[in-house]
Amino acid sequence: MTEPRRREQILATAADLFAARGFHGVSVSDLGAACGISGPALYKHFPSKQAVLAEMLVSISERLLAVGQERVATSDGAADALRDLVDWHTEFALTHRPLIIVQDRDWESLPEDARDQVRRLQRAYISLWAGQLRTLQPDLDQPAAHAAVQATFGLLNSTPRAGQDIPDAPLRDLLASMALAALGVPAPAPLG
Amino acid sequence: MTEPRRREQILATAADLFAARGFHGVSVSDLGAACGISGPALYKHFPSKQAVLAEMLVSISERLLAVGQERVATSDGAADALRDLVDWHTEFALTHRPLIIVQDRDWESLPEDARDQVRRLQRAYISLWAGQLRTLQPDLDQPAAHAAVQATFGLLNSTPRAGQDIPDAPLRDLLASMALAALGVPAPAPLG
DNA sequence: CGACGAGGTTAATGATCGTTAACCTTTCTC
DNA sequence: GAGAAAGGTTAACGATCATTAACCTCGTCG
Repeated sequence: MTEPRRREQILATAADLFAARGFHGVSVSDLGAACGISGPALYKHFPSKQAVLAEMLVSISERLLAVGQERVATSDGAADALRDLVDWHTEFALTHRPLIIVQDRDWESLPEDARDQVRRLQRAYISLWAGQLRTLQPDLDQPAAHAAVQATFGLLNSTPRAGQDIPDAPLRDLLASMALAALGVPAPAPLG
Repeated sequence: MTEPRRREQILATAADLFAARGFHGVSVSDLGAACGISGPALYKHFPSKQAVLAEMLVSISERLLAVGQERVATSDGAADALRDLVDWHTEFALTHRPLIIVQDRDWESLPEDARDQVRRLQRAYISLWAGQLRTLQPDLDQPAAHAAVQATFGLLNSTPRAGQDIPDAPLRDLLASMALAALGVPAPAPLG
């Protein structure tokens, strides 16, 4: 029976190593050693080194989109949807810093089919945000809305790479409020 | 006599290629071929492949800082300084998209001394922004101000990677206004 | 004219890397 | 208890890459 633990260990270790040194900066031997096994044993769990990266990036793209769609569905109006999306993305980025770094930096090292898949998922995720943004600000055309959303991702995704000198909770609040200000989302209405 | 043209051609070509495929994704042979020469001829102009990257990243870090300091010196108050800084950084990022991509992505492929130098320059540049931000918003402590500035860089640096579907002028305005909103900088006072 | 240096060339070197081969244990199953 | 399969191991292969060596060809200058 295939033990799923090793696979998950490999994926988690690879996320850390790829984030620290880049996909091309980590050899199969390095990755194996960091998992307590050595080199070619990885091929008992993944067909190639690229496949490790592909599974990593596809799964997080799927998750970002799926939870995002759920948040939008359960929200109350466009402004509220964008607040929920910002909260979700901020929390994810801070909880999974290595994944964010790898997705930003090493996405071009994917095999072509996985790259297309990730691109499709990311476009859908951007469109999810952009749709809400355009109902809030109808003067934005669609390319501008997409660019604004991508810029917001840049803001939110920037701090995993830095932000070591400030605890997570205030950092999350800072990033979320900056993102909402950048998007022009008004402060939440008080209760009642 | 040493012709400086080849050096500059190599640097410019390297910026494009590194941006498109990553530092490790471009071989010395590729880079030479794109310059009309072949492979080892590069070593007549640079001592190593890393040295090409180092000269590229150090010089842009120096330029960002130098012009930034100049803009702050000739500005009128913190809000005005931040508006000038945002304008400068936005224009630079849009005019030199490949350099921004390489600086974001391939920073860790630098040799150690160049990496330290770039780090120092970037820290000074961030502090330049953070100082102005803290006089505008004294409730921010220094780590939070640094994080806010870094997040703003993430916003401004994000769109070189995307933003192909929107012309430069509106993109610049969009990014600049989003950055100012994220930083909490008020709209410029009208004349008189 | 002669030599020299700048800027090319191709061939060779040594290291590293992803991947495969061949083989060995342990464990679960019929 | 035979045997297959899961999950390791080490050794080897082939490709690629950065870098060096050895050599050539000019324009320049003394």
